[in-house]
Amino acid sequence: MAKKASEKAYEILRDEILDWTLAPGTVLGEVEQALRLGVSRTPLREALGRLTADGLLTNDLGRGLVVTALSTKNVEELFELRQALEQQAARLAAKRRDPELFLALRDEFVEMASARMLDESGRQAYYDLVRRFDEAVDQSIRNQYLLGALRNLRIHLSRLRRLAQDNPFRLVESASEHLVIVSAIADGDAELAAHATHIHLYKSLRYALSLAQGDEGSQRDSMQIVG
Amino acid sequence: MAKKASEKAYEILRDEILDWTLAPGTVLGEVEQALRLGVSRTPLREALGRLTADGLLTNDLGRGLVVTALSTKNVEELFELRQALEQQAARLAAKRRDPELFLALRDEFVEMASARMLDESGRQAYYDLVRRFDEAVDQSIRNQYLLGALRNLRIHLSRLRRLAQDNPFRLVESASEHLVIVSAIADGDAELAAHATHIHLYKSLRYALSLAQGDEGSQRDSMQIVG
DNA sequence: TTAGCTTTCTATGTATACACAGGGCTTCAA
DNA sequence: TTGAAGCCCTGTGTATACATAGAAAGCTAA
Repeated sequence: MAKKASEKAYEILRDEILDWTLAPGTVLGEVEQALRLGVSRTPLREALGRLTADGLLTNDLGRGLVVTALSTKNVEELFELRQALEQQAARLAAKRRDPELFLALRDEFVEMASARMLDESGRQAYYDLVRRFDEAVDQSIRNQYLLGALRNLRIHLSRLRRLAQDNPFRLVESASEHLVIVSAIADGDAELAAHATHIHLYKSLRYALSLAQGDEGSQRDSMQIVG
Repeated sequence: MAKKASEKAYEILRDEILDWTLAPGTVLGEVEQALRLGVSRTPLREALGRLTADGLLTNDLGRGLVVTALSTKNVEELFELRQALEQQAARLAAKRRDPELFLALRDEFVEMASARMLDESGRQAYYDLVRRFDEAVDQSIRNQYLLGALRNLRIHLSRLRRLAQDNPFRLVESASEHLVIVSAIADGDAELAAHATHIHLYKSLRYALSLAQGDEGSQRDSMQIVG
C-alpha cells in the first residue's frame, strides 16, 4: 500500500502541474480533485496546501486555488533567484567538496563535451550526469536551508523542461560550461566556481528566452508551447 | 471574526516557536495542541503542515512533529543563505528602486548613526526604521520568488532576536553599515549595495556568534539563553 | 528472572457529515 | 424588458468518528 493518500495526491498533482497536464490558470476544486484522484477531501487538502506552499498554486481569492502562470517575466525572476542560490551553492561546494568526487565528475564532463549528444541516448546520459552533479553539489554544501531553497527552486525550473527541445548545440555548450564549474569545485576555487555558474546561468536564461520568443505566436497567457 | 481557525492556530504556534515559548525539541501532538488551542484536529493539522513547510517543525519519524533546533551551526547555515539572498536583493533593489524613497531612508539612517540608541525609545525607532528599509527593498526588487525566499528566511532569523540583547554599540555600528547600503541603493550602485550588504551580514554574524559563545555555559542543546 | 509473544493504548491518517458564505440564477413586479 | 430581491447551489471550513499502525507494557512459559 502506498502509505499515505495525501502523499499520493501531492505527487500526482505536482507532476501534472510540472508536465503541463494541468495548465496555468486551471482551477482546482477540492471535491472535484478528491473524486478524480480517489482520495477524500482531508488528504487532498493537505496536498493542495503543500502545492500552495511550493508556489505551484495560488489562492486567487474568489476563484479558489489556481495553477500559477509561468510567463517570461516569471522565468526572469526565477533566474534572478537561481543566480543567487546556485552561485552560493557553487562557492560552498568548492570549499567543502570531496575532491575525488568532483574529479571523477570532471572526467565525465570532459567525455560529454564532445559531440556525443546528437542522439537520444547521448542526451539521456548527459541529463543523468547533470543530475548526479547537482546531487554532488547538494551533498557538498552541507547547508539545510540553502538546500531547501534550491529544492524549491528546482520544482519551478522543472516546469521549463517543456521548452527545452533538446537542442544538441546548446547541450554541447552547456556541457563545456559545466566543465568549468566542476573543475573549479574540484580545485576548491570558490570564486571561479561562482563566476562560472554565473556565466552558465546567464547563457541558459538567454537560450530559454530565445525559445520563448520564437514561440510567441502560439502563446496563450504563458510560455506553454502547445495547448 | 478571525475567519479561519487554521490561521489562528498557525499564528499562535508560529509565534510561540519564534519567541521560544515552545523550545526546540518540543513534541507537538495533534490532539494535545488541538485541545489546548481550542480548535479541532483538521485546522490544526493544516497549521502543523505549514509550520513543517516553513522548517520550524520537523517530522522526526517515530517521535512525531518536533520543534527544530537552532544550534550555532544552524545559525551559520542560515547566514550563508542570507548572504546569497540579501546580496541579490540589494543588487536588484539598486537597479529598480524609486530614488526618492531611498534618499528619504538614507536621511533617517544619517540621523540614527549618532548615539541616539542608548535608551529604549531610540532603539525602538531604529528597529522600526530597519523594518521600513526592509519593506522598501522588498517592494523594489519586484521578484516574487526571491521575496518568498526572503520571507521564509526571516521567519528563522526572528528566532535569533532572543539573543540580540540590544547592545547599543552594535546598534550604532549596524546603523552606519545600513547607511552605506541604503546610499548605494539610492545611487543605483548595485555592486556597492551587494558588497555593503556582505559586510553588514558578516559583522552581524560575528556579533551573534560572539553572544552565543559567551552563553555556552547556559546552553542546553541549542542557543536558547534562559530556559 | 528473562525472553518472547500478545495485547492494548495512543498516535496519526482517513472519511464523512455538518456549517456557512458567496455567487448565480430565477422570479416577480414595475 | 429590465432591475431587484430572494433563494438555491456549490464550494470551502470545521468537527468528529472510524481505521490502523507502532510502541509500550504485561503476561506466560522456560
